[in-house]
Amino acid sequence: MERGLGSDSVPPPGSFDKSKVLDVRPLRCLAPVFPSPQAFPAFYPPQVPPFVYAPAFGPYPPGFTAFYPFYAPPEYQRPLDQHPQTPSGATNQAGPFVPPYPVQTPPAPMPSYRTPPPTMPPVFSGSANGDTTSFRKSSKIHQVGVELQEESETKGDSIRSVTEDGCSDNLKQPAQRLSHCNVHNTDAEATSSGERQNGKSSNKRVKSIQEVRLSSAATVDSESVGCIVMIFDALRRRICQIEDAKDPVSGVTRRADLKGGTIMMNNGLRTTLRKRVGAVPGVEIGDIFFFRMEMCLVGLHAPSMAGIDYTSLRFNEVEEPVAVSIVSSGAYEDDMDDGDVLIYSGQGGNVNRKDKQVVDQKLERGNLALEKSLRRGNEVRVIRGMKDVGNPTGKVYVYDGLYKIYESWTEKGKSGYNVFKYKLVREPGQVAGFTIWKSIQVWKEGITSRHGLILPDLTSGAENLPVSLVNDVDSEKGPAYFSYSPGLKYAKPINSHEHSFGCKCKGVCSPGNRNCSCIKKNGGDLPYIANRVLVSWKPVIHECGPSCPCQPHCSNRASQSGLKVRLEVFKTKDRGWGLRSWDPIRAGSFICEYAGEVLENIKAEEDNDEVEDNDYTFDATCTYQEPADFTYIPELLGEEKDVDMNKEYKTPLPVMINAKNVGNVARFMNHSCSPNVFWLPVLHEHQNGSYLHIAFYAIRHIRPLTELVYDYGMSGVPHRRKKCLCGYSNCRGYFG
DNA sequence: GTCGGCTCAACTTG
DNA sequence: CCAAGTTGAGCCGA
Repeated sequence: MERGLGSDSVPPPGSFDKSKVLDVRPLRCLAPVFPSPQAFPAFYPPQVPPFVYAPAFGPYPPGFTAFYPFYAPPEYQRPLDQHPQTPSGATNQAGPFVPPYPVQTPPAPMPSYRTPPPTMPPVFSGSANGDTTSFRKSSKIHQVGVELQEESETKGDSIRSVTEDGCSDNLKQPAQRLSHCNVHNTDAEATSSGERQNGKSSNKRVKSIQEVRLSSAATVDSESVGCIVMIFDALRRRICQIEDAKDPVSGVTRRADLKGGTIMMNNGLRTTLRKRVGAVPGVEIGDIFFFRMEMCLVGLHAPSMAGIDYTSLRFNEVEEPVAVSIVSSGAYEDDMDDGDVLIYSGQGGNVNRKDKQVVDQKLERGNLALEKSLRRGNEVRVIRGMKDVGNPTGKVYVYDGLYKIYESWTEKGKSGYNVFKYKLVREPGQVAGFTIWKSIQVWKEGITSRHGLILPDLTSGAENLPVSLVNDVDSEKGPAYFSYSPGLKYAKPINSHEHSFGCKCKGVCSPGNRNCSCIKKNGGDLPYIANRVLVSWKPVIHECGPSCPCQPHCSNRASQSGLKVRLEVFKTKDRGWGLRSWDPIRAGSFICEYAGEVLENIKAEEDNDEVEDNDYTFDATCTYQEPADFTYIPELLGEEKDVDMNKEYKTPLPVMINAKNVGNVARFMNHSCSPNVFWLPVLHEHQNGSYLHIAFYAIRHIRPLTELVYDYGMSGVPHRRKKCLCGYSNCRGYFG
């Protein structure tokens, strides 16, 4: 056990070997067979139907009748004066513990229209109080996914490819790689004839009842949405990388998010163009976004800056704006919210003054739309914005589901000017969204509030952040005994056939430095951008090593600075122990490395079944592949690249790492055929050779409390394979 | 009525 | 703290 523990390959400057004993009962870990429910394991839990549209229950002001698509028979309309309290029966109340998603139990029935079979009349499947029988079938009630036609779809130069059944058409060239995604195509022909009855185009942004289109199939699903977000972020990372290299010190703002967003839009890489009232197909409650542009691309919230998204509707010859979504960023001075109730401030009034009211707000634009939505009773999507823990300068946005507006008023803000206020209440019966974040915040403030907590920090301080050990499913008190070590233990560097030399950079390796040998080895680009985010996939990463004079905070040492997200080892329902994060994780983020003891005599170990079968051996001698959609599409930037997604790679140095006795959090990561994490070999440069490490990165944005899983790959040794029960359509059936 | 062009607001970002 | 920068709404005139 002591073998190889003598010297750490990379003495992380300023750190010391704090590896200490984890004192928990020695219980055998389960074999890692990990069924996963669907293609996007926990990023998109399956509980919420992709199309949900709940009707308005009024109130309707005099002179107005219920209007489509907010129609509900009068007997089901809520009386005007009946303002509900915060729904007490909601499943997402804040408390000491909120079940992490994916939530296993289906939510209470929502007042929703569910997609009926094509030839069947639509069925109203639920009601606000969960009574599934209280609504009768009505030919006037249409199915879910009702889409409100937008002006751009009738404009000649606009993107349109949605056919009558809601399907997207062919993909434009750069998007062809995304064969599994539904995106919009700028080159597509005009919409189907049904959209232009009598040769009339719709009025600008004003939707008549006739123009409301039915969508019979949920063709934009969570996979498409996830795909678009991944493509966007990969593009954004690449633009960051390019801009970093151009002029890393100039104060020029770069806004790679906007540049990437523009390219996405110009190439039709978005899931929808339409504004919708209610849920957006493919976007699930709890989904996270790191840029406003991401929400724009998936149709969740169109404005790139404004907090209120709205659209015009026409009925009974009256045109009215209604709000469809809001972003609550807490930026307005008077905002405050509590659980399922949100007090939202109107927009405007802060002309040229950030966060300060300087004039009265006016009842126009978004404010007017919110006012109308109050009268109409339509649902408004709410997105909660907050600081991103992993990136203090950035923000993270969480889609918190559907709310309704119950009150509005004006009041004098702290600056003495009138501000519109809107009281929004979360619709009951939706899966937990923002409340999970609140729970996590409570846990961070007092770890003992975490239900099922066994150990506050199983690393005993060996990591810069604690890693808690939690079991809230059964009585098992912990995984088998092991010693916690944050890093890989090498006795000496492994010699490769080629000599390796570190760089000579002082301070940090500058992205634009063409003379940095470490950057050269990476193909001319620093592989990371800010916050230790990997830009694109590579067969191997060359990081600065012990012989490089650059500082520990050099960007090219991303995998050497320990944990940056708050992790938790937890007992899964049926897959032994697993790993997940309390914090959201951006795509490309370095998560952790695979620590353990390096097995020096690979040949001997390969014949040693005991070593390989202990479930804790990382076999870096097997082949690995590029994960789909992680790397940007080069054509979008006019770059050429030979993309051979199926090519199999081997690590430059054959290494096996045994983490049975000594290891870190990575030993708890389970297998999935549809992973959210991938690994890469990382070489730390040294004069006499290299140290090879295995580093894990996020494939896509990962919501809090989502299990982190990677593809164990195939060892090529049939008798050592284990059956995989993940259940994905692309499941290989076994792994290991 | 439709379209194109222009201006402007906006709970962004770094 | 501030300015670069984008989308989409709104308006106007052809």
